[in-house]
Amino acid sequence: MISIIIVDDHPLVGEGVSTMIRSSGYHSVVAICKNAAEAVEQIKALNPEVILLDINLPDTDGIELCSIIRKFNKATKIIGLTSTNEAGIISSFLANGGNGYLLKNMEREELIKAIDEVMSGAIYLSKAANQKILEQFNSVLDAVHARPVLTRREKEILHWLYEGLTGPQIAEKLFLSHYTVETHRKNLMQKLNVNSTQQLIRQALDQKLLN
Amino acid sequence: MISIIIVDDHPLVGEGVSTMIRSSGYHSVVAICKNAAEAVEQIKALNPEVILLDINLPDTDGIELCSIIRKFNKATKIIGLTSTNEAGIISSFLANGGNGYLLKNMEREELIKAIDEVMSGAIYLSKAANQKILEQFNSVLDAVHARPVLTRREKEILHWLYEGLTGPQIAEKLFLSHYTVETHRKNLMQKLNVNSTQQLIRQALDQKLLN
DNA sequence: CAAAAAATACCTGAATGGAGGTAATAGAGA
DNA sequence: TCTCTATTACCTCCATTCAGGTATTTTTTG
Repeated sequence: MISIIIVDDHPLVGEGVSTMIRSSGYHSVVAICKNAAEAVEQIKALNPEVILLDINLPDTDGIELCSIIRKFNKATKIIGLTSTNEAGIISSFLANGGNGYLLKNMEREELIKAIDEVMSGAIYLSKAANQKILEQFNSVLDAVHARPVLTRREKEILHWLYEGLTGPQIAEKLFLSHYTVETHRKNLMQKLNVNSTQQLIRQALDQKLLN
Repeated sequence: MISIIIVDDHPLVGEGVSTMIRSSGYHSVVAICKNAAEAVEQIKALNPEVILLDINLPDTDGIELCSIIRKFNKATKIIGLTSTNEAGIISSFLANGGNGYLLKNMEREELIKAIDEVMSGAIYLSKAANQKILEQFNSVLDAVHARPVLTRREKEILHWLYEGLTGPQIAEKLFLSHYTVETHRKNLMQKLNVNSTQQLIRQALDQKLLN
């Protein structure tokens, strides 16, 4: 009998998940919490073996809560739950101590399997989460393929912008007029289709244009 | 009968794994490759359902090979194998299209389970790999201790700066005076010891302060 | 060689950023 | 209760950025 706490602010979801688990016969839901504060309290009091944690909570987000739980409890397995399937969230959830990740449109079998998996010490990511990670991988490939061709000088300017130099500082370093530097910056922004230096750096990093 | 290709330069390991799989009865090893070139060739020719991929190969490393395979084959499930258990390798292996990760000192049951898991569409990480990720999490916590503590509002401002919004845009979004936003920005720059927004973003990324 | 691409330089005006402050209010914790 | 921190807000001055241009000189390439 594995003891489980569910953390979700929607009663419907909490009850639904709880019913799924109970019907399996050999797991027991010991509490359903509606927010982070309540969850921390119940977890400390009941010390469950597994926590099913909604990522979108009213007070704190689930990733933060996961990190908070890990500060006082390293043994309990934490499985994230969301309706939307965001690749960025999945990885940061795992980085903050999560053991598994499920979408709310899961089947009962998948939920039970995920619980068994994390209890055995492995990490479980749902099929859909897996799919998302592959999509992310593909979009990286596409981005590399579609990336703009920068001239030598543009790469140089971009590099120094990345290093945090201002236009005039770069001009001085490269023995150019600051007007020239601004022209290159302007062209860079046009090529990467952004309208500020911040976004330019971000895009450049995303598209791996820096060296 | 699931078709499997093993890629490993050590005959002993290749044969050992192969025996483990065959003994399960319902999986079939269709090829054992000793290097990346051979592997690519065999995968294209035999189109296996699962690839067991040694991360330490003589010619290319397994992560690179995984990425190469994904360029022409998105369906085949790829499970990484290593003797050493490096957290950084695990995450970059997954980011490059891997579906699972095992240590070579695994039990036969775990190998079979991992194959079943990835075939069903999930990602499987071994207990030890999981353990490693938790360790990495702990070291992140330690790093958190050493790096500056940002308030909730500061994190929020930092996030939108990272997204490329200007001071006034953030002010509008958060229903604040632009003066307030600039104050937070100023405090952030002081905490991270920099003197421009560019450098602020860089430092924040380096120190993993962005969520 | 001729055309295209890259690099250079210049200008203006409006918006934004950065350094230097000051200060009131709300909330948490000792 | 009192102190400390977080959050909010305000101000000035000057530097920098960004969006519009235009235009000349090199370099590359078909």
